[in-house]
Amino acid sequence: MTSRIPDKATVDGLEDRWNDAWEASGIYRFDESATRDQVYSIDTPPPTVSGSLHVGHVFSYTHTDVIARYQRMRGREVFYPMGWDDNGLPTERRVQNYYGVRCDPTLHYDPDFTPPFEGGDGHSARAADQVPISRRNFVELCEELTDADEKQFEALWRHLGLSVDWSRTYQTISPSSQAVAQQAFLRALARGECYQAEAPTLWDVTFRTAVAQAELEDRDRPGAYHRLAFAKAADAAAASGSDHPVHIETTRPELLPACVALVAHPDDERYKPLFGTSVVTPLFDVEVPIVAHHLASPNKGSGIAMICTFGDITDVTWWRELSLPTRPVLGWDGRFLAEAPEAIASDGGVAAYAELAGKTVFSAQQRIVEMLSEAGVMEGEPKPTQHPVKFFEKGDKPLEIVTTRQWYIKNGGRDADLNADLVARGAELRFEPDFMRVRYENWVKGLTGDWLISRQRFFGVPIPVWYPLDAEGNPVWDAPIVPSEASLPVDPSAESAPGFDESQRGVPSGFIGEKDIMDTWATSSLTPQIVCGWRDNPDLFARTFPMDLRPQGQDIIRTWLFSTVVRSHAEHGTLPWKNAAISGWILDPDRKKMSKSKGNVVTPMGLLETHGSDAVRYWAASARLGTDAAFDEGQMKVGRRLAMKVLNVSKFVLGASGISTAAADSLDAGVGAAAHVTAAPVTEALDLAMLAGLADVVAGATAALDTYDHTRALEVAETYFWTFCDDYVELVKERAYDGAALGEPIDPFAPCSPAAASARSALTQALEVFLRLFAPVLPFATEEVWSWFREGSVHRAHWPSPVRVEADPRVLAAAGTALAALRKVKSEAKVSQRTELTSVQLSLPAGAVMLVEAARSDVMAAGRARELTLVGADTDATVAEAPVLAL
RNA sequence: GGGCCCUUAGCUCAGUUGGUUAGAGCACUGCGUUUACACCGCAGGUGUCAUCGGUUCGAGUCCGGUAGGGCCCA
Repeated sequence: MTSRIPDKATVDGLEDRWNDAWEASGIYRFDESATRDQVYSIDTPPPTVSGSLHVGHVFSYTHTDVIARYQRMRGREVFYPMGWDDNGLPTERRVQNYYGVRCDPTLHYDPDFTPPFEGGDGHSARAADQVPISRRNFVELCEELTDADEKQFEALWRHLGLSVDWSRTYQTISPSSQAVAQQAFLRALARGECYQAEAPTLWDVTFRTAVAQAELEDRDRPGAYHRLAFAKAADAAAASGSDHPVHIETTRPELLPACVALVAHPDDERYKPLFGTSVVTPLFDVEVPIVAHHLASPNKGSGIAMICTFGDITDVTWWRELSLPTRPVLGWDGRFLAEAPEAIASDGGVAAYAELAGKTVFSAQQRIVEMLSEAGVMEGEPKPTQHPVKFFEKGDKPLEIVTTRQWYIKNGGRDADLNADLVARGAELRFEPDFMRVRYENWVKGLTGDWLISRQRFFGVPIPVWYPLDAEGNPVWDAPIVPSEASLPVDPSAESAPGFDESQRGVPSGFIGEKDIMDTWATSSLTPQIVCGWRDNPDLFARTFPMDLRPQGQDIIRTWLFSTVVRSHAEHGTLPWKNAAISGWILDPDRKKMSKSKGNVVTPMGLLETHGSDAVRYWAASARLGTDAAFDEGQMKVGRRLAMKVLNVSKFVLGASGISTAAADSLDAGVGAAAHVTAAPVTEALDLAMLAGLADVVAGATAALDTYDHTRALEVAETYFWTFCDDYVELVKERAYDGAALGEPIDPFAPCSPAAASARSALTQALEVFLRLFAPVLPFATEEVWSWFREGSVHRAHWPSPVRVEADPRVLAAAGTALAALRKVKSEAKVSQRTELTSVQLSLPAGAVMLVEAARSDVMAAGRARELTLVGADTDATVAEAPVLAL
């Protein structure tokens, strides 16, 4: 009974209490009967569960939740699911380290398998120490660990107060997500947007998988130029009138056996006579032509370079455009192939290659440099240099290029029309902030190839096709067998192709299943389709798609945002959402991006427990979208103080208005008292001024939130709230008490003076408005107070609308200034603020006199002045003249 | 090499279409146990708006250059 409004307010412990209550009442559950125009749907980023959540996640997810809560209070039915990205390589790595295992798809399933250990601390166990297990065992461990991780993530998000509909969580690896990913793949295949090709592919030798353009990053690596001499063939000697060798400089001498040509710029006078003639590779004795191409750089090294199969992507360009042969030397494991390319035929060449076979790139380079030196065909010492090398963003070794059969989705990288369409889609999307749009445009316009989606990995969505085998048992790659949509999801490595049975797997005239899985992004690019029920709930889909909001980080505009646009454009001919809200980074005090590798991350749960969720949310909400923010615990303390202030001033308002007295009996009584109190007319000038000012604040905050400017909305509300607490409440306190003695409970229904009734009504009305204004940012403190005297949840209450009040809001500001002047006198005299002033003369700007006059009695009461004289003066500072202090 | 963003008080940041004397919070100092709040209140000082030049009656704001920081792409 009496515990409804605590004697001593605290923000501690509100999280658990209200999360339990919200779960029980289901206030965040989506109403599937809402029509599309009533719905606000949010495509929440599914965090990678194999990673850990950090402060940056708390930051950006809070931004989304503030938007969700605001839209909900505006009366929109908010569709706000949460997903987990458990699909893909990061999970595989975590499982390998956590359990000390690795996947070997040639092994059979062991139903009794127990991993060698659990809880590896993330240090990468050496591959040799990892126990090989079957794919099915491996996938089971992946599922087990992600389940546990997802529970922790959900607990953190709930503690933070995300108003997610927790009955709608999804996993990117779940059967239904797999079915969506496979169905979208099959439809793209049928439309011709999806195809397979045998092509040079960027290849990570550690993970033994292909990687896509979006997953690349350049890293500067030390290397060295090796100057090699190529002897001229007879035609070259004749054409140049000299038999001096041709020198090239290369950072990759180990690829010499893969050399197919030398190339120089067509305008390069030094080499013009040699175009069309031949030279012979040192050590390997292979005759290769000298060709011309504009991408050869005359300023680099000697101006002539060797083209290999394949040293970098320029080699691929030359190979393609100049129709050069292929001489692959590197295998999928990053080691030199056992067999030399056919072109190497001489005894010396074959012997030289044998020295390299089986070696890694690193040791092959060491060996070949020795051999080149011994043969006297390397001039001088290698010249050290620093050069950009392409890496898989999650990889530790430079990417190699190998020729493999892979699946691609058309994304405008090879098709100017599609590219233009996707640029146009980007232009339709509202980016918040707008300048983030250029990241999209730069990326789309800079694409150089289609989207490679196949991965040679294990934990992911299988590519849903099989291939027939011809009479000799060779796969017919270009006649893939596809499943029916109804049968999805399928796993072609475990299920037979339609029209075949398992006995025909791998035998001539039978079939084989595609082994590859899809890249993670090929599934997460479909989150709108997954959450909105594209495949299995057309009714829901019609009510939620295209979605309203995609919140995300700026780093994945080129991946997640773009690929989602690609899929939606292809499948639906629309954007997947109307707005994209891009959050910034969290920077540590050294202005560096916070990241795990730098060891400067703080665990989110610890932060929430230390400061309270409302406080941490306040910090996050204080930063605008798109702007990097400092990790600032000071700002969290400010938020905590604000939440405390909300609790305390509410206690005052409810106490002074008598609502507390009634609420002690029952919530219903409190609700009734509140209705009675606020029904009283607001008549006093100061009260009307406060409400008029509040109406302006409501209008300002609403306008700001409508343009995704939650920072401004918070600032506007917060500033006025402090004015309310520090000035207004102090000014009306005496009047509101209406002579009640210290500690005397106020009866809200007892007769009181109209002036007191006006104050109580205004205080209570304002409190309700402030609670609603703060609810999106401080969901726990505001809900706590709401529960003291209102039914239901503040989070389902209507967002306030500005109530037109015929009053001059400047009265409050002027009265506050006058009060500050009186306080200053006492502060400077070093006496208590309760000290009475017998008579005060206050100088004010002429225009302010009338305003203060309107609140004269309140100013006198709050300042404890027995007599007050207001004087208009030129000085705009308000100064107390001749104050007389009485003890 | 191309692009985007940033530089305002010791710190973190506002500053709207150019318009009086550039603001807030934190931190700091002093005072004050006032019937909501000591997780508190009141009062107080704080600036070469990175820099150079231009447009303008007037520039933190618009334009150009330079320096520094961050990020994306090659």
